[in-house]
Amino acid sequence: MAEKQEKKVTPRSQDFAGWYNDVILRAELADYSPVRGCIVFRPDGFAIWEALRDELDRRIKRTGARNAYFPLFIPQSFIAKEAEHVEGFSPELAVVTHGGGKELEEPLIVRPTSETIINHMFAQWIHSHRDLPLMVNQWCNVVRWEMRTRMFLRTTEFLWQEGHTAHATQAEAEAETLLMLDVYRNFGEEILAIPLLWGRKSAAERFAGAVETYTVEGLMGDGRALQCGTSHFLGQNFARAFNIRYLDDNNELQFAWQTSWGVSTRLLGALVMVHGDDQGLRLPPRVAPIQAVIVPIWRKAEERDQVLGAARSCLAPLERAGIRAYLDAREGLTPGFKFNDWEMRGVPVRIEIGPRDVAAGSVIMARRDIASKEAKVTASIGDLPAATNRLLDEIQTNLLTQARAAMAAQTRSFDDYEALRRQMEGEGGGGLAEIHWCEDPVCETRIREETRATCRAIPLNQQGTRGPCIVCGREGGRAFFAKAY
RNA sequence: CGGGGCGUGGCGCAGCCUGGUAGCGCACACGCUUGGGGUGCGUGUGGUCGCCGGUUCAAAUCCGGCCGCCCCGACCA
Repeated sequence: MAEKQEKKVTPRSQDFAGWYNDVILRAELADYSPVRGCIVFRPDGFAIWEALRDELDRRIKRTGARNAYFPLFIPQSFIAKEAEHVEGFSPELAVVTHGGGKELEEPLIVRPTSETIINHMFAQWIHSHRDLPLMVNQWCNVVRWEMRTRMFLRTTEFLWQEGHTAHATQAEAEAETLLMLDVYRNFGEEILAIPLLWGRKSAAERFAGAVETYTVEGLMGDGRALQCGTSHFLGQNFARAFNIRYLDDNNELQFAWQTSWGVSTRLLGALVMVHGDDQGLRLPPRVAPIQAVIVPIWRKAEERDQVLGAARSCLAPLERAGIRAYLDAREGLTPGFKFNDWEMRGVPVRIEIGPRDVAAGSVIMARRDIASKEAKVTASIGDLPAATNRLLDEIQTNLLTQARAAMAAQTRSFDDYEALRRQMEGEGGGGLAEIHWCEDPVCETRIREETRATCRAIPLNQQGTRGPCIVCGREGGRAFFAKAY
């Protein structure tokens, strides 16, 4: 019994943070590194990132942005050029003071984000309204010296995508900001199967240097919110700081209007926390490195050859049908062990094939999104690729449906401050609280200090939804508060 | 940076109080066995006991200092 326990991960309901770490380590998504706060992305974890990245990259390019790459090192003086930006990022900068054995004349900072160096270049590339809009994106690593780190959610170094655009008009830049928010939301729901709340950030939660920050927020399995992507309307703040000016069609100099937007490897943490269960990971098929695994079952040597032969003849048609399939032909491991192993790794579909199935020309299919023993079905070998594709589609849809239901179940409206406070009491999250808020930072601070919930998003669609602020009673719009990661 | 905990094979721990041969489970290697939900048995590999210094005939154990990690708070995608 005691040995049995070691094979399982910490139950999710018992200790969410312990469960989260166990799943990531056991599913081999990531490992700790010798450098504090930094993690290693193992092949299975990185493959998810690649799948996610490739799909998002296509969607970003479809909006007209093009990929580029800017340097890792930024002159220290650049950060200081935008007042709020420097204030926001100074505490968490990694600074390089020496190079080639000599102290540098001007220290270099390791980019925490690339606004400054990209805008420095934009200033040199933009002269005329004909140069606009200018839209670039880069996939890169950034470093922020965080005080407290958690795998994927907050690490000293992380990978992300950051888009930076410059436009001739405010309206155009604002439209771009909202367009990218929409890209993120659709991407999250269609590819990651994560339902997202979207809206505006409060002033306190705004990006350092932005006029307005928009966000997509996910709700994790423990009732805490996670910021899954942001899109910033920068106004002309950076244009003024970096002197990004263009001649308009009246031959007058104008500052450009700008945006920036990004998502990070934090999304891997969201995948774990939204879909995972006590059996381990549950991956949406669209990002699963292996979508279908074939587990052969045999007793005797002659069965082994026969079963493996049949299994191999199943594999090729699956691959031809565009399915990322894998045959687990490892010897010396029982089928039961393999079932649990692949469930831990979150593979959406498992195909079991043994002597009985070979004789019948069929296989057993098990799906990871539903308690598997009950959900096993038989499929004929000839129909396997089509049946697998159908099942993968179903799983993708079902994971989103399940996550939506979980989010809805943890979303409540409050008009009584005491009730809100009770809801947020205790460890773990308290779900999403929809309240009326006057947008006065004083009320926001009080909520944060007394309930530990923060403003996650202010919905963009506000018509006919005004009411008395839950704290002060003055009239305000709707806002979502939650305890967040 | 404040509060708490912990450093002993790859991982999880016991041993420390009361100094004297470094031990257990898992993992790993090999063999047999088993195989439709985490097989069982046997053999074996692997440790400067976080670091530095002190006490002692003798230190994982006692004393002093340092370092690192984890959890809880203040900052954050």
